[in-house]
Amino acid sequence: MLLSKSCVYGLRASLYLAAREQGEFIPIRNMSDKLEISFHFLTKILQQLTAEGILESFKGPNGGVRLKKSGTEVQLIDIVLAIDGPQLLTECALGLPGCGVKNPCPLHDKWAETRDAIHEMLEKTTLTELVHKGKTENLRLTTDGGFDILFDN
Amino acid sequence: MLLSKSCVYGLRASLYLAAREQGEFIPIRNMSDKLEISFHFLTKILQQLTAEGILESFKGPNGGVRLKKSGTEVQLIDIVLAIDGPQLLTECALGLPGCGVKNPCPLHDKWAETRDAIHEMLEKTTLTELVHKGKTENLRLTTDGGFDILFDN
DNA sequence: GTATTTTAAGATAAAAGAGTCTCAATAATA
DNA sequence: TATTATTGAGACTCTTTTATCTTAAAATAC
Ligand code: SF4
Ligand code: SF4
Repeated sequence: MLLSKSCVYGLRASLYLAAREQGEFIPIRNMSDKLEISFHFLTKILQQLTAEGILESFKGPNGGVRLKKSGTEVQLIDIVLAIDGPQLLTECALGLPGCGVKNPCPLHDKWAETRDAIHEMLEKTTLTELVHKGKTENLRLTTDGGFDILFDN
Repeated sequence: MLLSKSCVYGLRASLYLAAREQGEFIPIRNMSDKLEISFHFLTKILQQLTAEGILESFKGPNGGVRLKKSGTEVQLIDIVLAIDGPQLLTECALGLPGCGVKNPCPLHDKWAETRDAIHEMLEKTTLTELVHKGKTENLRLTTDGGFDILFDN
């Protein structure tokens, strides 16, 4: 799998937050309910994003988490790096230790191209962009629900 | 990680076999020594490739495994599918159940492009091609050794 | 036919990933 | 101040992946 489960959950939650962006703190419990992700597990993942400065959190009643910057400024790669680390972009197909351009394996050239394609996609895509697409086309962030269901209250 | 460890080992072993291709059976023990992979673990992986018809095996003295077809006819995708299955090419970024074109998530269009790039790379690359590149440029299949070291005896 | 070399198959163990549970810390509110 | 709502942090469990170990089956050679 390209991304870990934690990373996928982090992405989905970030999209959720970007879609609600009014500066309000959203309780993690709301998100875990709506996105059908275990509350405690999601909490841990969002703690990582908070630690990395992608989210900010607030404790107590009316607390929750929100994006620290505008969704237009958050690229998917930011979330992937925060949760899964850089392995996806540094390791590769044959996964030999200490590999890279100076000491490559036979797959390196081809793999490097593919890897760059992944990197570019993650780097050029912002949360806001996906949220806009999701809202106009009523796409889904969860098994059943489209954007309309997720945000109807 | 894109590919499982098993899959990476399977790829490396297949490249090794393609590089020696003279129709001879190569004992798995040789490969596990040369490629620095646990013998028993590699054995299991190669059993999968044998079951999928990519390799053929022969028991007893002078036994071992070899490619069933010529290395020019084996694409990387064959090995990936045999070991990791089709998930890489069917699942995706947000990993929602039952997803696809008819019921996509907001990432689908972008992800589909990237996924196709991966697919195409794996589908268009043959073992022989990589072996040729590895031999002419003395690239490596293992931590230290280039092709020259691997096959000097 | 017996010993030897090899793959096949399955049980077991260790490590990593995914998920759950408990309790502490913080903030609001009554 | 006591209660409640919330995130933070850590211990714990479950599952999957990775790796090892043991025994069986097949083929060869003597
Ligand atoms: S040389 Fe390149 S493709 Fe090969 S293992 Fe290293 S990074 Fe991956
Ligand atoms: S809709 Fe496409 S990108 Fe989204 S989860 Fe499904 S296959 Fe992946």
